[in-house]
Amino acid sequence: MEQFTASAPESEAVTIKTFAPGARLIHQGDTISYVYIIREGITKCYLEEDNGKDYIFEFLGKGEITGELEGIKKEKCLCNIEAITSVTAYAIPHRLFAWLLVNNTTFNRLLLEELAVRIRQTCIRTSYQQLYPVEYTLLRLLALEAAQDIVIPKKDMAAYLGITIRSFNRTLKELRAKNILDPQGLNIGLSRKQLEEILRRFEEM
Amino acid sequence: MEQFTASAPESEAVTIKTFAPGARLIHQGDTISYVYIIREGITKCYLEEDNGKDYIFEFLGKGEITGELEGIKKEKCLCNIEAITSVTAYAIPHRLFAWLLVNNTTFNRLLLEELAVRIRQTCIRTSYQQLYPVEYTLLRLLALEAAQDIVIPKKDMAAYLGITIRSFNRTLKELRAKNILDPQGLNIGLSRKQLEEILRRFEEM
DNA sequence: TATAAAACGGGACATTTGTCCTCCTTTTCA
DNA sequence: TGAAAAGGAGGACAAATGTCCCGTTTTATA
Repeated sequence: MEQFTASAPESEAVTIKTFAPGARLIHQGDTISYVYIIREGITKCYLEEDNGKDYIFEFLGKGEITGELEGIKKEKCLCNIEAITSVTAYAIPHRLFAWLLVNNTTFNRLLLEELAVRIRQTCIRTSYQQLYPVEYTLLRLLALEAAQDIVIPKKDMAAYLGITIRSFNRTLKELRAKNILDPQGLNIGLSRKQLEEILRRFEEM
Repeated sequence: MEQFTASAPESEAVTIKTFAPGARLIHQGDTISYVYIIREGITKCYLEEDNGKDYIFEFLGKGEITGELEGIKKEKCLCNIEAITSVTAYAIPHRLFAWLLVNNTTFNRLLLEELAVRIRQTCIRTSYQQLYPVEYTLLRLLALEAAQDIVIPKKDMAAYLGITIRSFNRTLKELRAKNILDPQGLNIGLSRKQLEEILRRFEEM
């Protein structure tokens, strides 16, 4: 972080903020004045619809940025960012963010790439969530969870997959019946190779 | 367009390309060397999954950019861009695109805002597609189509909504039975006010 | 214009997902 | 420690969506 702010106007300092699990970094609809970069912990980025249901777009972890859309265009916050684990984050004042964007080529470049990556990932994910059965998308999520060594509550996983907890549990049970998951837990009871083989099978039919 | 390229190295010229309906501006998986800005016409941006199904993310029209993700990060094309109507587009060579990004603050800014808007819209759309019934999402799509005065083939609308044509037709029939759609066509047989009232009702329950 | 081919719409049934409710476990607090 | 409350799992049924197929309409072509 320091590499970027060294040459910035001194008045606008980057601070570090801490959030307990369940606390919100950003409230949907608010006008905020910081862009955050996660230093430690996991957050969920979700939209609350008028019918009370939530949809989680993504889980943001170390090094990921949030509030940048609102930093680029002065609009109200699109979604909620809530700490799942305990979270610390760099809080970059809007004016500094805008300054960096214009004056620091490296920062500008990093942000562009971050946005590009995010669009790519979102596209890929929404596509397979629409076109493949839940068993497949659930497996991919569990694999991701295991790979990143994080723990996501069941209800959040369901909200991420866009299904109810009932459906989520049902699918877990089916995967257990097929010996793809551990009998009790949420762990994948297969080697990396076996898992890939199973995912591939889904993709082909 | 000319405003940006005036000061650029001469060797890299922007050209205008024409595409007949059904022609592809970009092939998924290819390595391309142009970024396109649509000058006229409508395209669909879609991903073909290994199981043969398509998912359409968005319809791109006048003024919208494509191939920019691949221009920012040197990766293979994420998705297909196919002309629905007859299309003309500015073709910007990659090197010129990269040059503009670094040397033209206005261009850089425009691109950032475009990406930000796109992420916002994608988030909003995926969310309501996951959380509201098909009747609602279909109505929103038809309203969009009418507002922009464009015609999108049924199969493309279904692919955009992530449902089969069978479901699409079924939903149309239901909307007609409720006198929300014209008896034969795809037109919304209601005033703007009435439509908003109906959408609102969906959003509340 | 006649005929074959392709595209379209919708019926019938299968599968998937959601809703509601009940039972059981875990937590909380007096 | 015991009772009440809260949370989680899953059965039973309802609703939504997909698959398969057939009959009709439209398009293409000789």
